[in-house]
Amino acid sequence: MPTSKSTESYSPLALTPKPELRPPQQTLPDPTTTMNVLEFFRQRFAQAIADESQRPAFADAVRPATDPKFGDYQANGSMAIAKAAKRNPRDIANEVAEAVNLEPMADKPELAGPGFLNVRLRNNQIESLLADLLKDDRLGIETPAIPKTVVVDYSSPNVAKPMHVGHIRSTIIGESLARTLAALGHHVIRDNHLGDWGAQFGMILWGYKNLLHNDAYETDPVHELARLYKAVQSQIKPAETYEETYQKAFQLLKAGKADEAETVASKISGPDGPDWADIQAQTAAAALIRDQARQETAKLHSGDSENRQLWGQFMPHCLKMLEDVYQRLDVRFDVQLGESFYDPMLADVVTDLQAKAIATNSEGATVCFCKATKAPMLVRKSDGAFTYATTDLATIRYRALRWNPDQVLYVVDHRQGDHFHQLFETAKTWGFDKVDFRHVAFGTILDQSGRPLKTREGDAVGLAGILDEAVQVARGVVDENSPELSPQERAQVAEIVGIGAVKYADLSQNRSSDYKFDLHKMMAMNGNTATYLQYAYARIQSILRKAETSEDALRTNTPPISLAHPAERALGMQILRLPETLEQATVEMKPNLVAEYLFELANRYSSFYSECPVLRADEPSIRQSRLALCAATSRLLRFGLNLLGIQVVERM
RNA sequence: GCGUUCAUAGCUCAGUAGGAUAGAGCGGCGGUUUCCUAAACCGCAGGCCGCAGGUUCGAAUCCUGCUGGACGCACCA
Repeated sequence: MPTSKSTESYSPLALTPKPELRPPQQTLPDPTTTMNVLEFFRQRFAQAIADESQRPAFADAVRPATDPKFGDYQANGSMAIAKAAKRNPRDIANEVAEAVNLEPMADKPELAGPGFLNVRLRNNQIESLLADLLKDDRLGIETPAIPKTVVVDYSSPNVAKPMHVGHIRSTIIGESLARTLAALGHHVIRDNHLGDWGAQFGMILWGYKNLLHNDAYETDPVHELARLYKAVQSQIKPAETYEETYQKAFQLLKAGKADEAETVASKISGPDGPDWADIQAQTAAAALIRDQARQETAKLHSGDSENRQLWGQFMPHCLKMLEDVYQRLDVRFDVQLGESFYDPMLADVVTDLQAKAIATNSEGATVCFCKATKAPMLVRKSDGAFTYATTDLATIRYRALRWNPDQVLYVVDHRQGDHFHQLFETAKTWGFDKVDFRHVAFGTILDQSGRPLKTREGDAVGLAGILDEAVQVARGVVDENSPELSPQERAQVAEIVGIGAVKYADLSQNRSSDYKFDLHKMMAMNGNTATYLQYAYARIQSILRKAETSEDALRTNTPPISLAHPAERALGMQILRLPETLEQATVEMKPNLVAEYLFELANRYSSFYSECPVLRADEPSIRQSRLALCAATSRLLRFGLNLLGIQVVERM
C-alpha cells in the first residue's frame, strides 16, 4: 500500500501553483438496465402517477419495507396525495396499483393499511440480478452521468504535536468518505490541510534553544522533538490554568462573593488555603516561557532566518511522525498543503477582499461582516497578523483555481460550525458561489465520564498507543482461538483486526453524535464490530478453499442461483441493496450507513451459514448456487470494508 | 444574553425531507457443536422515544414552551 505522499515542497516561500484543471468530463450513456432496485421502483411508481407535480414526492416515498412481512419495498405516497386531493387514500393506492408497471421485477403491488403499496420482488429476478452483480466489476454500482470533482479536506493535524485520539474522527471519517465517493466514480482529491505554521513551532523552537538533549536529537530527532513539545507544553500549562482560575476568583471577588472566590481559588492550592505567593511565582514563570515561545512564533512568521532554517529542519521529522500513523491507518493523501504553503498568499487575499469591499476595517482589525453570525470574521488582526480564516480563504481560492471542484468537504469537529458559516458565506460573496461547500461536522470525543476530551489538558491518550493496545488485545484473541496459524500470520491478523476494531467503532456511529471513547467496547471482538464482519469473511474464504474454487472462478463461470430457502433469499435481497445504500451514504455523508449495511449483510450471511450447508448441500446445483452466494457476499464484504478503510484476512 | 446541538431499553447507540407493532450491540436469562471457523446461530425479558402542549388520517421525527447536558459567540487555530 502506498503511504501518504507529499507532492509539494515544504518551503514557506513556495509560490503560486500551476493550474491543474480537472480532467474533461465524460458523459456516460445511461444504462438501459439498473441494478439499483430502489431506483427502479421509484421510477416505475413515478411514471404511474398522473399528476406530474406529484411524481417526485411519490417516488421519494418508495422505501425499503419496514418489516419483511410487508414485502421488500413499499410505496407510501398515496396518503399524501389523498390529503392534497381530499380523496380516500385507498382509492388512490388502488389506482396506482392498477396503473403501475413493475415488470419484470415484481407483480402488481398489494394494497395494505390506510394506503400502503407493498412490493415483493420475484425470486427469479433477484436470482438473475445476483448473478449479474457477481460478474459485474463494479458490483452493480452505476457510474454517475456527470462525475463530480470533490475535494475532501480531512485529518488536518497540527504537525509537531503527537497525534492523539482526538484526531481519529476526522481522519477516519474523511478517508471513508473519500473512498466511497471515489468508488461511486467521482473525482476525489484528498487534501491534508496541515497545521504546520502555528504556535506549536514557537514552543518547539523555544524548547530546542533551551531544553535540547543534543545526543537524543542526533540519534532520534523525531522522538526528541516530540519530547521537547511535551516538555514545553507542561512548563507553560500552569500559566493557563492559574490565569483562568485567577480570573474566575477575581470576578467573584468583584461581585462580592468572597466565599465562592475562596472555593475557586482552593482548586489550585493546598488544603491550608491558597499560597498566593507560590502560585504567583509559578504562574509568572510559566507565562514568561509562554511569551518567549510566542515571540519565537512571531519571529518565524516575520522571516527570522534562524527560525526559518530550524523550521525547515524540523518539518521532515514532524512529517515522519505523521507518516507512521497514516501508514498504519492505511490513509493516504493526494496533497498535503499546510498553512505554511498559503502564508505567502495571505496579504493578497486581504487586499483583494478590501478592494471588493468584502472586508472592512473595524476596531483596528480587518474583518468580514456576515449574516450568518453576529460577530464578524477576522482576516487580519489589529497587530497585522493574519488568522486561520485568512488561510482558509486563500485555500478556497487556490483549490478553485487548481481543481475547479463542484464540492469541497470539510471534515471537521462540529464546534467550528460558526466559523464555516462565516467562511462559506464570505467565499460565495467573494465569487466562489458555484462551489458546494459542506462542513461535514462530527461530534466531540468524550471520555469515560462523558466529558469532552480536551486537547490542551495534556494526558490525552496518544493515537499510536491506542492502536498498539487494540492490536495487543486482538493478538490475545488470535493466539487463543487460532493456534494453528503461524506467529507471523497471527501478528498480521492481530494488526488488521485491532486497527479495524478502532475504525469501525467510530464509523459505525452517526458522525454527528458525540462519541464516547471506550477502549473496552472498541476492543470487544464480538457483536456489532469490524471483527464480526472480518470473521464472516474469513469463514467464506474457508468454504471457497475447501470447495477448491474461488471468487474469480465463480465469476467467470457463474452457476445458476436459486433462492429456495428463506435465509438464502434474505441474504440475496441484502446483497442487492448495496447501490442504494452507497448512494444514500454519500448524499448524507454518513459512513455509518455503510457500516450498518455491512453488519446486516454479515448477519444474514451468518444465518445463512448456519441454516444452509454449502459443501454438504443435498444436490450439486444447490451447492453451486450457494457457492455463488458466498462469492457475492465475499466480494461485498471486502469491498464495503475497504470503503471504511478496514482490511480483511483470509484466515483468522 | 444571543446562537448551535443533543436527550430513545440497565449501558453504548441506530432510526428524523411524518408512515404499519420504535430497532441493534453489550449486559441478563434460556437453548444450539458426531455437521463448511462457536470470534457463530436461535429464542426470551427489557421503552411514557426528557416533560407539556400544538399541527393531522398518522409524530421518536415538524412547531411552541419548559427542564437538563454539551458546544460556540472579535484579534488562539
